[in-house]
Amino acid sequence: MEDLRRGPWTVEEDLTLVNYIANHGEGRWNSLARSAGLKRTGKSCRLRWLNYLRPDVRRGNITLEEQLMILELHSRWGNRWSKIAQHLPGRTDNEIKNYWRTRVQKHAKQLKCDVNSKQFKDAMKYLWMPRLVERIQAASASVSTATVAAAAMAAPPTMATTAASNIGGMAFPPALAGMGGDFRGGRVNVAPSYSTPENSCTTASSDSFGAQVSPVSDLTDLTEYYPIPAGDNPNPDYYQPNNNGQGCYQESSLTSPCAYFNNYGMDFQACMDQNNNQCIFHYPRSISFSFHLDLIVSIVGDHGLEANQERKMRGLFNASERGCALLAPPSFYLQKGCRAGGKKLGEEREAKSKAIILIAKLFDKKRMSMGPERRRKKSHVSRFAPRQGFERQCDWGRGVA
DNA sequence: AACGTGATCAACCGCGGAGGC
DNA sequence: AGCCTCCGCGGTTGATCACGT
Repeated sequence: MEDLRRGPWTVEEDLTLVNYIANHGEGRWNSLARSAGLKRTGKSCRLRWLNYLRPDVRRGNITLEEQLMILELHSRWGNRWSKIAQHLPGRTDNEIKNYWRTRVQKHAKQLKCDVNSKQFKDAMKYLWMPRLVERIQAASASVSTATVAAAAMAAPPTMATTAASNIGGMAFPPALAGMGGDFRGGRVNVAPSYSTPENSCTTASSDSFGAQVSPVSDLTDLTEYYPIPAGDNPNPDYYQPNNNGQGCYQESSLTSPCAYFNNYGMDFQACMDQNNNQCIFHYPRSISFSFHLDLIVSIVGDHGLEANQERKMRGLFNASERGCALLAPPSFYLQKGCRAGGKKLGEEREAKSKAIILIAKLFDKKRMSMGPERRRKKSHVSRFAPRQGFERQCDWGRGVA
């Protein structure tokens, strides 16, 4: 028992678990942990797999539709996180629970309401959820034609035609319709301040409440850098670069779950610096190292990526003189159904995976050699902020190292 | 640059149900 | 019926990060 490991999982443990499950399937966690040679409890393996490593885990921030769904389902079922999670494909009970505790409970606290109080539930029902509906509709309207959008916005609420009773696959409770504001259709009418005789939450205006309680989905921030979501990958973090017929992205579309390996510092960005023949790796939080291209090429070559090294390098790192890209973590390539490459998969992808693992380890080793103090000091730039030397982090067309 | 504080989320824990013996 | 193991759930913790001062 004293051999059992605890705490954060290492990359090696992740790979062991992923590979074992790929070969033997999941379930029977205690024996799985033993058979796989993992010094973890079955519980720990199960948790790691279900909440993190499972291929269909949906990462990224909770979308507006999902927020709405969570609020609705929680009002129905309470803290039945796993039951709620069943209705949010790819989301784990842990994630939903965290969302509830960090976001929802925070605002209940701000409003000096108990999260289970009628006041707060009413606030959710009549302010927050309608506000979410409004924003979802606004977002969808923005992608329709300007003419249609303008017409929709010009229509008075009662004239709006598209009922929002089914948003994100969720049937809206009839009780919300016409209570506290008509949120059906493109407009929302809510009282300018939330005040009812039986509650004390009188300080939050509808606007401020909505703005505070339901922050804009951070996916919009991500899409600034990762313009096109991978169509058939369930994980929205797996974005493909612009496939607009330009740059190096014709050849390879290695994609990245950008927050996947944050815990281990393995989520990095690579860019070819053609001036001095360096392959630059950018650590997610502004740490960057340069490895000489020859070193990288030799690693790649050791794993069967032959010939035309530069071309292979661009395929591997999805980088060129015209831009840069994030890499997927090794396990991404190892998992069944990943979208690496897009054209030539199979052995080449396997080779890429192995090379990436080695490079990632090399990279992390170098990072760890910095010592904790320096690592910490280098960790003050936003994860998605543009790096020095790039006009924008992932400006595929123009970013030049 | 240093520090404090709040937010986030992966991972842990305890509990209880299910099933086998 | 009692005991044990496994599994899953919900609650909680603690490390890390972002951000403000």
